[in-house]
Amino acid sequence: MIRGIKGIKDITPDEMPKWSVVERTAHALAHAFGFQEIRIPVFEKTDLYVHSIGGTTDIVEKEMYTFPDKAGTSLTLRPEGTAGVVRAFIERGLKTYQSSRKLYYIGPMFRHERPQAGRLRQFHQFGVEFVGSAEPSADVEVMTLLWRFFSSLQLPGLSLELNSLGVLTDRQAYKTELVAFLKTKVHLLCENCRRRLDANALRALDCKVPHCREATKDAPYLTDFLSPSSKDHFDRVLQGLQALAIPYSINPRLVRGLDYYSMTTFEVSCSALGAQNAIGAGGRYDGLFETLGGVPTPAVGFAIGLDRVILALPESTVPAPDPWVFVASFGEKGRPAGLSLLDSLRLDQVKADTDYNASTLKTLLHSADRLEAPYVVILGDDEVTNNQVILRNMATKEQEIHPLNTASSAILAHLRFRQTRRNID
RNA sequence: GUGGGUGUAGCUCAGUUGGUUAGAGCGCCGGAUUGUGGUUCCGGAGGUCGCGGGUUCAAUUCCCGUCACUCACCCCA
Repeated sequence: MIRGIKGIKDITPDEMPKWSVVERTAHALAHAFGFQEIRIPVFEKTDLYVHSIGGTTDIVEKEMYTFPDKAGTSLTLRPEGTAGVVRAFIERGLKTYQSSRKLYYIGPMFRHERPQAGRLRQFHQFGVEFVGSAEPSADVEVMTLLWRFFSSLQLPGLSLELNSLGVLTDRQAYKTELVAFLKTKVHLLCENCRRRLDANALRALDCKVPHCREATKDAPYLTDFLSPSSKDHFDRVLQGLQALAIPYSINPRLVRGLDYYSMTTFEVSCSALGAQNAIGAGGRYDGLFETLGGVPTPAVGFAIGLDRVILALPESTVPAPDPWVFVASFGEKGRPAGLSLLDSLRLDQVKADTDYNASTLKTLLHSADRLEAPYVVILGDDEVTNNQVILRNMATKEQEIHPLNTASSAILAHLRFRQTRRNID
């Protein structure tokens, strides 16, 4: 037997109702906020990711699915969405149409990590990119969409944390101070953090090793090094969130793992989730367009891990399936009459099905029961002779008789009535 | 990449201090019920005990290796 690949899951029909609500909510909210969908390739030239995500990040150093094509070009399965969107944006000249443009995407991403709860090698993200505005309102709008998405799905135990990394010169000034501070504590740091001193000192703040936390407890705060304009931007972002009553907390240690972030960064975690509890995160990336060869363009966005959303999704968020009817037709005359009734129901947009392997009323009802059909149409030779059908409510066992020639519309009315009642309830 | 846990029926799991035909619940199939399902009763099918090697008179059980799954570290969504 050939098995699937480690860390790569099938989404089975049983799980699809959850995915449908989640994806429907993503599309609906993104549209409501004025974002347009974009579909970008699932693989790109490796250089795109190396240059955007950063050569010293874990993603680029050890997590990418990279392979040469037949011409020898190094290609990589996308580990995240922003780089591809920005590449498409520059390459297709999407910026020329408007002063700012808002895009979103939904699709699979790939990272070669050790799988565990909430971490897969192929996972799915819903992401948005608000391109072309440096206004704090853009940051606020993106975070609002993020927060509204989670709350409309009723995810429990959420918290939004944010921080400002400032502009490049802010970070450089801070970095000098931080490295000087860390060097006084170097004997207390873990091996990983010692390496970070040279490569990426900010990441030491994010270290989870307890004695590192202790050692960096009194480290200088990046927020104290923000230039007046960076600080003003951050303050206005906070004010915007307050005005919309979006709860947040400031986490001065929040440092994102991708190199392209600047200014605002944020992360939503979900306490219902276990170790991999980051469910959505993002930030501003004003320098990325320039890095990738475009004109300097401010932008802010987020990515949400949909597989993690599914894990945390409460049962109550998934709507009950639409009512439908099972056609139980049997006998020499009943069977063909049932087939044409099936067809007219379907033409009327009523979900209708049967079981071709069952031929007696008993086995047909048994099938209907296993398929959890709320209604069954009983149509045997006797009914055809009397030009009628029996509509059986499987829960109450009530049966009604309808004329055969108008059966389809009678059933339609019945199901519609039931559906409206359910929506009112 | 590093560590821990677990692999027995389709599913969830017992069990064997090493000993003849390896069990339960659920599910599945048939019958009681030849035009009325989900309840009940009766019967039935289904297992290389992950794979390979070792110890032993004898291994599903003990040992070693290996693979898979899983949780955690790391990292991230």
